[in-house]
Amino acid sequence: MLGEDGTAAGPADSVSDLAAAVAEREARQAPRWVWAATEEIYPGLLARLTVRPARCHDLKLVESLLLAHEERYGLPRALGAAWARLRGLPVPDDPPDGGPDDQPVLFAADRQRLPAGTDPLVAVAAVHADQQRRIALAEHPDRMRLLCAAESAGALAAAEMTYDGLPWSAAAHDELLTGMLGPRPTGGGTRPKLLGELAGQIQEALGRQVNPDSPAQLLPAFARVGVQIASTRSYVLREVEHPAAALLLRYKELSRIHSAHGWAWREQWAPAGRFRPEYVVGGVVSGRWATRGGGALQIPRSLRAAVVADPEHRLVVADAGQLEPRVLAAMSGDDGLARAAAEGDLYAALARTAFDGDRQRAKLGLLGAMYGQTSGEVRPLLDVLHRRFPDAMRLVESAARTGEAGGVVRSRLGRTSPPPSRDRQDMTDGDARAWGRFTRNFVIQASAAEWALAMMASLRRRLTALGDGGNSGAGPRLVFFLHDEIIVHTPEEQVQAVESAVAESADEARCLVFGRTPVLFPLETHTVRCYADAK
DNA sequence: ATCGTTCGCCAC
DNA sequence: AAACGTGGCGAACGAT
Repeated sequence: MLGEDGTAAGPADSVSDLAAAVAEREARQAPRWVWAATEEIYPGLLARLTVRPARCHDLKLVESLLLAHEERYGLPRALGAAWARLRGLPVPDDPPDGGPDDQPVLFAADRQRLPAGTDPLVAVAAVHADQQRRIALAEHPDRMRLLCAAESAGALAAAEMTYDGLPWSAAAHDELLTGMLGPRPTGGGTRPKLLGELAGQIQEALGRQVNPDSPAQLLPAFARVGVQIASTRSYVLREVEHPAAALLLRYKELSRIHSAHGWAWREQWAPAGRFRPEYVVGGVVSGRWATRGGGALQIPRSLRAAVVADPEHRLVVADAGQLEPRVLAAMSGDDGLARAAAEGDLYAALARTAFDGDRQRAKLGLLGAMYGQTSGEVRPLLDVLHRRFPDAMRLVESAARTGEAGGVVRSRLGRTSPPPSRDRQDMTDGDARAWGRFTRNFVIQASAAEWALAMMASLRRRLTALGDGGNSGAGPRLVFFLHDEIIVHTPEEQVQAVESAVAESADEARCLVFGRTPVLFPLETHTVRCYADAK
């Protein structure tokens, strides 16, 4: 047990029944559990717990945030490394990242890289105290404290989502696959019927044997029938008149479904009615989550029909519309943009005031400003934005200039961009501009990720209150998270409570991350049996 | 055989 | 039209 200042508030307890001890402490004092790394400790713990912890402090994730903030990006961040830096010992490298099956649980302690003979409890307490001290030294300590709490809460939610899984109907998936590809091939390695037929038709149209998966074979084959193309990318093929092009486009579409999300995929990643990707918290420099396995960042829209709620359950699907431009409006304090962002459809409002009602141009222009686009069509739109929304444009332009000059930028809560991998002197102008586009986008994308993280942490707490508070299967569960979208799987009688919790979480995140702002962060919520119906 | 890179597509 | 940011991943392909 640690006091507010991070020092030990009592002697260490030794417990024989961990689940009972966690449940008892959660009920009595709602502690913030401090541990070396959620991803290594919590997944194994989850199955044994009756009550899920409300809060934690993940030393490894926080170390990462602090090192970047202190412009020491990239130093080892495991507990052992932080401890060694504190004590002036040789700093061990981090173990390579890997999945949970990468190392047996038995050796989990070794992954902290603590020097032999070090008492882990002493190291945890000391590193935690040091991190508290460093948080207080941050540019905005309160924001940094919030970021560390949100990142740690995200780590709890990530492990729980992998544990609970996204409901995935094998029957619905089969129906989709069979409709698109034909019956499942029985022999190993054989193509589904429709793919084989398409491959044959492509060969016929080109008049020779080609592997439709090989651009190197396709380009000369197309040339032989008089079609000169620079690549076999789909946007190139769409402009080609030759019948082989349409067949190849169809082949590519179906082949991708088969190889990336077909029957073999399901056996590996969604074998028992649940899709369980592994989320990598802080896996993207911008603070977005990455995933390992199963391609969870890219479930094709055409397969969403396979995500089906259990009997007497519903999916509450909520997605934050136009999140990034709203973040830009809130961060920059630009009056005009904030007025547009106070409406439900930001782009429409923007179009009304600055683009003669042309919503598409308003959207293109604003996205171009946030991504650093400069080419043709968008150029005049940027000029309009500069004139009408000078404060917003100054924010993104200043972030770009900082990056071009080799500097670092920070998100709203203080997540800090990595330094460029090369010294400014060694960068070409093209490199510098590319890095400027990265830092320009970083401030927006990273701040949007913070809003999403805060929203999810708030929702997780509210959902716990709706359930029995325990770790049984009952009650609403977060089951999916993707950048600006969440899915809650809930018993149908709790749908209304979940919908309210979602709306309250969005508003709480707005207040926590951006304080007083007229900018709205609406969540569009659809309650459905099947993900495909959430549109 | 195994590894790393490139192409190309999917998602936000 | 493809010089606009962040990712994951599978097949082909070239290097070892």
